[in-house]
Amino acid sequence: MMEGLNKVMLIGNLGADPELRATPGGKAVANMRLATTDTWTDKAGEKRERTEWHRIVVWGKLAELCHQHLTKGRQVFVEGQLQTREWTDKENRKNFTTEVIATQVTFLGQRPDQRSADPTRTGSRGAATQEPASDGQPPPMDDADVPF
Amino acid sequence: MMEGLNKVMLIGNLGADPELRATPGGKAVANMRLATTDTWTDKAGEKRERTEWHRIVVWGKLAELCHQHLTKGRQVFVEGQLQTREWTDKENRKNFTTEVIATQVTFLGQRPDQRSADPTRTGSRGAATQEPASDGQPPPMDDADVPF
Amino acid sequence: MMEGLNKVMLIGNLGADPELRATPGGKAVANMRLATTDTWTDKAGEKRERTEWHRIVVWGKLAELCHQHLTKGRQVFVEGQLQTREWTDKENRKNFTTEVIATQVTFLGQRPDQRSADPTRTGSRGAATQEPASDGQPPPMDDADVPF
Amino acid sequence: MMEGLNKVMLIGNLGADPELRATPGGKAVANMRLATTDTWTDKAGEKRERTEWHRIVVWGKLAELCHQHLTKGRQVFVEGQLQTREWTDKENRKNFTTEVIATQVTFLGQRPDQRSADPTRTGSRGAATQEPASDGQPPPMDDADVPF
DNA sequence: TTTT
DNA sequence: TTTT
Repeated sequence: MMEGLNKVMLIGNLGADPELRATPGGKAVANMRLATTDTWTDKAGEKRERTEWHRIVVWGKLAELCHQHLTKGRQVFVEGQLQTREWTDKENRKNFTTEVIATQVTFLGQRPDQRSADPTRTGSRGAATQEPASDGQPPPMDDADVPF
Repeated sequence: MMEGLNKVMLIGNLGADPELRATPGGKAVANMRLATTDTWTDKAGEKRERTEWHRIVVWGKLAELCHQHLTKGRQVFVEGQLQTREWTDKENRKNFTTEVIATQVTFLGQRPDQRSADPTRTGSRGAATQEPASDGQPPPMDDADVPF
Repeated sequence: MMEGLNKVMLIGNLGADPELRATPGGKAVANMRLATTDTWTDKAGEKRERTEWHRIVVWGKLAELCHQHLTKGRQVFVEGQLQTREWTDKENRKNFTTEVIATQVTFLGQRPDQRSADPTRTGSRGAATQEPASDGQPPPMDDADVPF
Repeated sequence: MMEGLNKVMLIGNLGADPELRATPGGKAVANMRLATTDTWTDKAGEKRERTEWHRIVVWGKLAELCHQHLTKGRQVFVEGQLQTREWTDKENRKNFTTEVIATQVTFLGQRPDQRSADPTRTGSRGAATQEPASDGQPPPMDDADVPF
């Protein structure tokens, strides 16, 4: 019996191809950037639009499936939960990053285009790094973050 | 017809009484901290528990209702959408804070205890401030953030 | 402040073009049949699949938009609430039909095919009927069902 | 990767204590009736209220937990999926009943009152029956309905 | 900083 | 048949 509810549901488009890594302990993890667009008519009758960008984290077999089948621009449905990580940047300052840990990813719309055979596009890296975050980006997740 | 979906649903307990402010333009806005607790049994058969803290923002009449009826510890259901704000701290560094903009708040469980007549507990402050954020806290929202 | 939560979220494909009618009082209402498909691997390692059919009801301007833009086979996201109607059939027996009253409909995937200029495909019928249900179908909704 | 989405989320009160049975094959299954109440202000400014009743089905260990801890009147959150069953009544007529197959049930609010020691209140019945439905009620689920 |  |  769960104690609470922490549920996120998103439909949007990927801002880039998923990035697949492995934790030092060997768990697959994929990161995706997802844009959701909200459109409405304001009081002045003007059409308005706002895009929100979300950081999606996918673990395990689902991460591999996302890397195999999803590409930039693809429309997806994501179900998951919110998680905020604290990390320390190069200036030794605390930063907080909120991510959606996905438990379900559904590919929407048409079959994806065939994956290009781009040799620079690699999946699980041989050496997933945990070096201090640079340029204001949150560091990759590691085995302490594995949720299972 | 909406273009995407950006939906959050939470059930948890308030970490503190809601804080009610007014934007310079006079819009009521309440901030609440909500804890959702996840419990599960890990592979070793151990009971595990994780608490996640969420920043909830409520606008308008709903903000006032939350301030009137909700107190620290109260269990609530929140429905809303994710929004990430960028802000600049005292050292002129960019920070990002993700919040849940609530569209529905449901009071769960028993009626709240009678509100204490604590004279220090005030609602809409006479002077909502917009000074640069201090001590790593995101600044209050202002009229540019009003979603209606 | 809402008292409870009654929320349905579906992603599936339309089994037929939406049917648009008007209530006797002139409100637009569209009916759609939506299939959601669930796939999983059973204990024996077999791929299993189950399709569930849902009755979707859409009111007002959204009903007209659905009729204009959606066609059989189209993938959609539906958000709404459950409602069970009681109706009496020709043998004077009570029947119950559960429908999803949609508050949001999102068109997923590719732009719809151009609507065929089929002259038999008509929208709001001149004469929306309320005659007793025949052949086991629930009767059309009427103005008593208008939710606004 | 799921093909679609079929999600229901409800917050309401139980109309009666959960009824626990076992299928002929020995699976625990609980049935609950849940009321969700919707309140709104209509165009004339009148307070309006509508209550919707839902049929909840819970399987396995979660069914047993619900039977142990939930009683009439208790407020709960239910997450699950819609399923419509077809069944034949005594007059050999087809009937359809839509149920919510719960995957999560959260007990909301205060701890439940201590369970009364009513000796007539029994849990899993020694003999779960499958006789043809009487008085317009859908028949109990059986092993063909077990979702796992 | 909540709650069980 | 629940609850506020």
